[in-house]
Amino acid sequence: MELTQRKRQILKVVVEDHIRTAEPVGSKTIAAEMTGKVSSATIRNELADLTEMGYLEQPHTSAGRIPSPKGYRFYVNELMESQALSEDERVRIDESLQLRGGEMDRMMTQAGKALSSIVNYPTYMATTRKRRLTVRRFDLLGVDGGNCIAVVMMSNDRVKSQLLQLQLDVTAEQLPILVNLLNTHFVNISVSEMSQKLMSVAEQIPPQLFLLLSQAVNYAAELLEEADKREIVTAGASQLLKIPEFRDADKAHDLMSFLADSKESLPVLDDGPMKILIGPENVDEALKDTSVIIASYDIGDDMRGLIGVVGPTRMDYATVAARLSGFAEGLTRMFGKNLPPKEDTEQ
Amino acid sequence: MELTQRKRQILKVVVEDHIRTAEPVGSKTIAAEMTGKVSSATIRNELADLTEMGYLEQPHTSAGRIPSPKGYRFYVNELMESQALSEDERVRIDESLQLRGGEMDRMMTQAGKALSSIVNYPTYMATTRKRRLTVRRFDLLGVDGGNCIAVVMMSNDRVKSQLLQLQLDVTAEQLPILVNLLNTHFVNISVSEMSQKLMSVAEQIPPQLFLLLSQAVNYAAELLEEADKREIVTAGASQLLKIPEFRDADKAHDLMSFLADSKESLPVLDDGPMKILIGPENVDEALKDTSVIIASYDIGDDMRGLIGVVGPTRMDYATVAARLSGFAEGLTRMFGKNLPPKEDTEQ
DNA sequence: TTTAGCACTCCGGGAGAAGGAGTGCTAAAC
DNA sequence: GTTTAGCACTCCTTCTCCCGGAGTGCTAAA
Repeated sequence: MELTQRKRQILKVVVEDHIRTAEPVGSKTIAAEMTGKVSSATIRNELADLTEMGYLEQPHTSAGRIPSPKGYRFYVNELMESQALSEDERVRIDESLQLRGGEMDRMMTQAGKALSSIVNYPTYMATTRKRRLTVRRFDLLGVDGGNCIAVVMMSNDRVKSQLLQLQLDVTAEQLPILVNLLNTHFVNISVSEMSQKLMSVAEQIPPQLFLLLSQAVNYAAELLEEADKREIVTAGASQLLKIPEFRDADKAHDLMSFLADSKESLPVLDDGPMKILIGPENVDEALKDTSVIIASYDIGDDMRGLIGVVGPTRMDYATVAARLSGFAEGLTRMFGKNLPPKEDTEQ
Repeated sequence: MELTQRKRQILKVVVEDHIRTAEPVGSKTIAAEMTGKVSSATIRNELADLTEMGYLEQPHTSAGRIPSPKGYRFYVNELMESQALSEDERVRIDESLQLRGGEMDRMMTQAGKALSSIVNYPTYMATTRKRRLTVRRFDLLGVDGGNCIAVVMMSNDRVKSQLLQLQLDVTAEQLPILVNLLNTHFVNISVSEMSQKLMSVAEQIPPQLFLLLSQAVNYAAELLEEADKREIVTAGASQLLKIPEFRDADKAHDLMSFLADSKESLPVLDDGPMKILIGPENVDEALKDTSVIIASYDIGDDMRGLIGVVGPTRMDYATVAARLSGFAEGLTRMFGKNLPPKEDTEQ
């Protein structure tokens, strides 16, 4: 059944009022805020309908109405006016994106904190890789003491290296042979192919060289796996305690430990630029009465980042969504130009 | 003025009872728990003395006594019996130290979480370097497209590398010259000496080579500075909400945002194996009514780690101290053997 | 010096009571 | 047929009052 225009307007007022005040909304308040002139009695009739249809709830008989998850969903889908960012907000976001570079996860934490202070809710950030990484190039550098440095350049132009400790001596002439072997057989293949290949060459070269070879290959495999792992960081959890819904220590505790210890089960965004999950739409029990808004951004051409906001179902969806997508765009911009030597030079 | 034996015993009972129950302790309770038989009236006289001397406080006239910071300090210095770890606890600690390796700060976070779940308070971890790092060895590897990989081995045997993007072509013959230059003039010196040296060689080599040289040196300098920076991570902040003292959302919020955003001003341990800071002994306003216990451990020969526990002044000092030092010893042991290729092979 | 006894203080919890916000229904007005 | 005024009713919240209990400090006796 369709909602009449007036019902829609009433629902909108209820949701927005409740978002603002965190209190149940009464018929009188609604009447005052409605543009079309109707009495509170009329509103009451409509409220009864909306409640029966499941868009609103009543904490107890003589209280006003609060939106149900279904009501919020309808609001988000149909009633919410998508907000433009104010100049102030835009400036604030741009400023907060002046992150100092460095390790990826440190940048993520910084960005998460920044967003958190912009939306006043906890946030989380994750990255996923668009393509599988491979090794593009190996090098081995001899060091005194029979040790050796392995240098691995990956398909995203990142270079990593580690000292390999060998018990045995490998002469200077043997290294180029190994390097050649590595660059012939172990580049541009997956981790599992690597280990197959490793077995197949095992008998073709002397054992002590094979030891070194396998160390180098294993190091590379570790790197690829490490880089492929989804990394999630959360920030701004303490913001929760300022929200009326979470002033109760036990409730806050549950959600905060979830954010700290079960990051992996935070919802993700499979496609599209943004997703909003309202209350029970979340699969995870701990998020059943929170809402989550997720947006994605690009980290160069190679990776995709995901940034989410966790708040009460009584979240200011319009504002948060606007700020979040502004922030995500800012991140895309930032990673587009600021990281040339690292991630975005895939060609 | 010295405390009589009986006063000491009473103080001990008050502190330990209050630690256990979080409630003010009355004279009758004390009398029941004292071994020497005295009446509650006698205890009351003693309590009055102890209060006047500043060891105890009275929330209001007709309440029992709680320890003052001075009282806790006396307890910690003189009365507390240092606990031995039970077999269970020892096993638990050892189990929790089965960290999967990886990046340093990820290990720190894991360890912090583990400790936090052992002591049931928030924790923080930091590292400091015992000696200044320098570069031990440079390498440059040519890549197609006029680019070049810089490989830097530091004095702690860590090897890092990055792709340097050059606009210009550097021929294969020129690289060894540069590498030689780097390994002659830029190893084993401090960052500031590096930039001096860089200026002094500026005119001795062709400009396009100098460009590459300076990129490599700057990369190394960044690495050293990055590695020298004190890194602090906190964990288990949500534990706070289970503590009666922090059930108040505002109090919890203040401390939690402090832990999240002002990590740098958490107290450190300059020497000695352990330090206990009680309430107002903390310089930072946010910690004025919390206590902090800090211990240190070794990360190989080269670095020192610091691990702290933040809790209410009504903390179980004996138990926490025992678990903390057990944990710190465990960390030292772990870093002593588990990280051979990384940090502990300084010779 | 210790202890029993006692009056006193103060907190915490429970019971009303008052106030207020909001509802649902009815009957009249539009 | 919709809308609205009016009104009784419900239920929450807040306040106050009161009481019981825990604990104290003091006094006087052991």
